[in-house]
Amino acid sequence: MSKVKVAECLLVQVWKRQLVEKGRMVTDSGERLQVIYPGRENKDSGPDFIGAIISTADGVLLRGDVELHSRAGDWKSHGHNRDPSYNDVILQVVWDGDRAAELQSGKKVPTLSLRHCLKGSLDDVRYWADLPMVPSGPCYNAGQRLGDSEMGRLLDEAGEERFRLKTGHFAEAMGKRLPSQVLFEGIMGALGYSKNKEFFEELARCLPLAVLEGFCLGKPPQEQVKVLKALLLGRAGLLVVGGDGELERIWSCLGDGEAMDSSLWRVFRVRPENHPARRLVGAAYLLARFAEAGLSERVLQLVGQARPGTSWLDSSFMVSAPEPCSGSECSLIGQGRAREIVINIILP
DNA sequence: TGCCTACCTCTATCTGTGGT
DNA sequence: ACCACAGATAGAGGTAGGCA
Repeated sequence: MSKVKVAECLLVQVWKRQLVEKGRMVTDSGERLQVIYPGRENKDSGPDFIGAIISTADGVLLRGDVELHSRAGDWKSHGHNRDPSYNDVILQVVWDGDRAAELQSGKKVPTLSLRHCLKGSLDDVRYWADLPMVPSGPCYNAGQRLGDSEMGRLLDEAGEERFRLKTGHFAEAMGKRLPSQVLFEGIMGALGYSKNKEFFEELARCLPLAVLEGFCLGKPPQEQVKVLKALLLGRAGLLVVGGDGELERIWSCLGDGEAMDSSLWRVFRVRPENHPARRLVGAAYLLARFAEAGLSERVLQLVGQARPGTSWLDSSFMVSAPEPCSGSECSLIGQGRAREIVINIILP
């Protein structure tokens, strides 16, 4: 029989919609499986489905990730056997093949071939997989159902509710920590973008604002920037990426505590301009700018000088690179990011 | 026939720029 | 001031060709 090639995107649909004969799901090692939950589809780096729940023949529940491939050999050719982010995989699902997948941790996980357990023919499955999934949720078709004015009112309400939630979150945090520290953690979180937000916040907790401001006391601005860069990059474990010999010397003199594991930082699909090391340098310039008056005091002053719009505040949080990169000037913190900081952190 | 490699395309997120 | 869009990025997927 000639081999049929099946694209991975079709396998994703088959797995997501579970277009399989439940009783015929048997792995390469002969174990019968039952899928309780196929997992959440992941379009980022890492396994294709996150948080799947699978029951084995003897009723044991396995929770973990699922990786899909056209061929069993793709596991190795894609380098997943060397990538620790695949260590939570509990099952490899392929169209054809019966080779177990070896994780970076050394553990082996079973492989399930969909070819032997498809619900109907391949053509049937292709037809079902092409059908749009029925959208659900309260937002589906809302624009048509509600009309422009009602939609506008709802969006205004949602925006105000979002603002109130943020305000409440900051107020609660300020009950436990100093307002200036809460502000610092918020700004750092915003500089981490969606992918490194929690690591930036953790860094802000490891290196509290009071400690950083203490190191800046009595130093000229340029010296403050150097010290802040060394401390932030050193603690983040990113000195090699963004620093130089002088910064390493400062970090070895002033830094106490262990540096974070540099492999924790997520850089998948992150442009070089958005690399955590670059944003930490931006944070160093920003903190040095506010160091003399104190971060929270200076921010309160700025907000007190309120004028309509937010652009007058944006510029206070923008940081230009001291030297042009790639022949053209680029920012360490651009207008877009500065505006996010103002809207999501400063104003609430 | 199966495996490996190289090359091309696709994708999601963010910045910068130009138009309104 | 705001919005839309182009451009940049790099891992993953798709495909073709070579080799045993």
